[in-house]
Amino acid sequence: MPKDQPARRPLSIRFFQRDVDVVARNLIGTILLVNGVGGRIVETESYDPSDPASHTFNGQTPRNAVMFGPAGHAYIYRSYGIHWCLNFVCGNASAVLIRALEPLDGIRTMQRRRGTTDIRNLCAGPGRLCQALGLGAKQNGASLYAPPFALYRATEKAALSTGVRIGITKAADLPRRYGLRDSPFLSRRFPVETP
DNA sequence: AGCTTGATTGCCT
DNA sequence: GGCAATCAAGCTA
Repeated sequence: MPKDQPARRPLSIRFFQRDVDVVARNLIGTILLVNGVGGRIVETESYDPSDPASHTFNGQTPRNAVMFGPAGHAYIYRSYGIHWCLNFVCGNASAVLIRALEPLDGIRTMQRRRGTTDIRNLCAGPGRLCQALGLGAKQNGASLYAPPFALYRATEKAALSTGVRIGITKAADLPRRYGLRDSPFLSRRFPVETP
């Protein structure tokens, strides 16, 4: 890490024990590393059991059991039989989907895992992000406060964009997607917001 | 046991 | 913009 970067301070142990939308917004700008590889979170989505799009909407099953567990753990599931998606559990069967990172640390490793040198495409999307960070079924249920995970506070106040979530068909109109405004590392751009 | 669907991505026209 | 890849969860029976 370059010398002129601010010191990295771990997230509070209670960071995830709040309303899931508050967590999703406050995660923007924080730094996520897995075995020292990762970067700044620039895009998230929130899900809770009152939401038809949430995995927990229809009650507990073996797949979603972690999401019913304590806050501060990783819920990782397979998507479309091919990809993995990473969520941070926030308690009460709610969780935040991590959709995109701005790559900072271990860029060579992420380029090798992804098979591309394009920095913008290393972690732009939940499936790409998991591939770049080496995440899969092994880390499902793991604590976010122990290796291989490391999470650090945002170093400055993030300017947020809000919009509808991506790739869902149920409750597709809910504005539960959050992003770092104008970041080049989003999975998709947010529509221009009219004040 | 069989059928449908999906919090995606990459390649095609 | 369209669509195939690829597979397990969850449902119906």
